[in-house]
Amino acid sequence: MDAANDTRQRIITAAQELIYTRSYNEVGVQEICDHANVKKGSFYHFFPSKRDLALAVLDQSQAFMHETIIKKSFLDDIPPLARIERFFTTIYEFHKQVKENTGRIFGCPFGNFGCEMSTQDEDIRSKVDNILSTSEKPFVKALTEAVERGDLPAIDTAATARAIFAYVEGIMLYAKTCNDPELIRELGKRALQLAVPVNMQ
Amino acid sequence: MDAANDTRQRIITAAQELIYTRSYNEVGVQEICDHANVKKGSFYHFFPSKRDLALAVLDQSQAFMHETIIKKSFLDDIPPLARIERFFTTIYEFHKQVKENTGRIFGCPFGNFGCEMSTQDEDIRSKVDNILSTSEKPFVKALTEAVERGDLPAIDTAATARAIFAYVEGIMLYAKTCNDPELIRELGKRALQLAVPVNMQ
DNA sequence: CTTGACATTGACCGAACGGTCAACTAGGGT
DNA sequence: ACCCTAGTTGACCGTTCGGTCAATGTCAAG
Repeated sequence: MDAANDTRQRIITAAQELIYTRSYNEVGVQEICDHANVKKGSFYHFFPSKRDLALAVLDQSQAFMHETIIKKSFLDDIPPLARIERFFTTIYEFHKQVKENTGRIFGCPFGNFGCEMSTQDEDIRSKVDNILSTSEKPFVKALTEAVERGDLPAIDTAATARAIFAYVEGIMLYAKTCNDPELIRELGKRALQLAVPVNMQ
Repeated sequence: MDAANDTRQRIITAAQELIYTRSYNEVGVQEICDHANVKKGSFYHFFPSKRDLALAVLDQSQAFMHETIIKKSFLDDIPPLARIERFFTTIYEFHKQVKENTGRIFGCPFGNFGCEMSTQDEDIRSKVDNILSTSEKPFVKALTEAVERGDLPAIDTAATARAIFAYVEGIMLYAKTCNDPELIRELGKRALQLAVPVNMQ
């Protein structure tokens, strides 16, 4: 049971890393197993198929992001809008570090999955869809707090959070394609401009 | 020469459609050839490898976007900022139509390629990078005109155009993952908010 | 000591992958 | 009539793909 969990966990972690740095279709089950020191026969003891592994990887990536990026960024030790700004500096520093270590920007794991798989696998699509929605929540909370404090006028915080997070995804895609972490910092500065009253006709 | 061009063209067009609606790694050379009514042996007479086809597909997709979306959106029959708004309604209507026909949103062909291939193939990455830069130009032009007309204060038009187009990519990724064209319309409304003076500090 | 549930292994499956190649066809220039 | 080039074809290459399975190992509960 212990060793089992460990094997399963090693598979997920290996897959997470390989798929994130390459792509779902570029990485085979065999390679994942090699990387996790597991025989392929064992793989199918824990996962009925490769796509079920993908779903598990998404769960783990979401948990990872929450622990390392969301929690840190949205701590309420600073004003709510400053937390959103801190979110961008956090992901900037994260990807800058990754680039120093690997020479590459790999983008957003959820955006990557969504881009590659949304038209191919409905379960993966809806899981990514759900993760994106969940990811908007800390932004909604921060924006709502900002409105309550009077830092922002009354706005549609849910729609604004969605716009900001869509912008995040666009920034990450740009940073990946240009392989330049500085884009995260530079473009991130403008994120809060997406939070203005709904006038604009 | 005529028939040759035609064969080559059919291959590119078939690949463009298949890769756009699925993904590069999901679509094999054989399937592309079947779709184009070409034998696989012929394929390698025109393309040294599958990735060279990908580069040709990117060229054709860029030309397609320029002819069908950019030209139409950025006609100078209306004020410059209205052209940017028209760009969003154009892509909204395009993808709404695609969804009606196919039930799916397939996102941005360049964003898709960039997401899937940037870490795998440097030539493809830099080609997509270049296409993104080129795509910013009509936005730069419109923004510059808007500044000249006094519709906007003096801003960094290049940086603003980049922010807006990154937002476009994020919107397209969101629309694809949520499979909902309405997101393009709703989120697109806020694009011009990314064009404000650089203060904000 | 036995049983049963879970874990592990390696051999194996058919299909598909990207890519190669020699043979053949077609057509225009000399 | 000849050749040369470009285009076409189908058989074929080794490799990898996702997935299956029966046999074996492990170990804790009864």
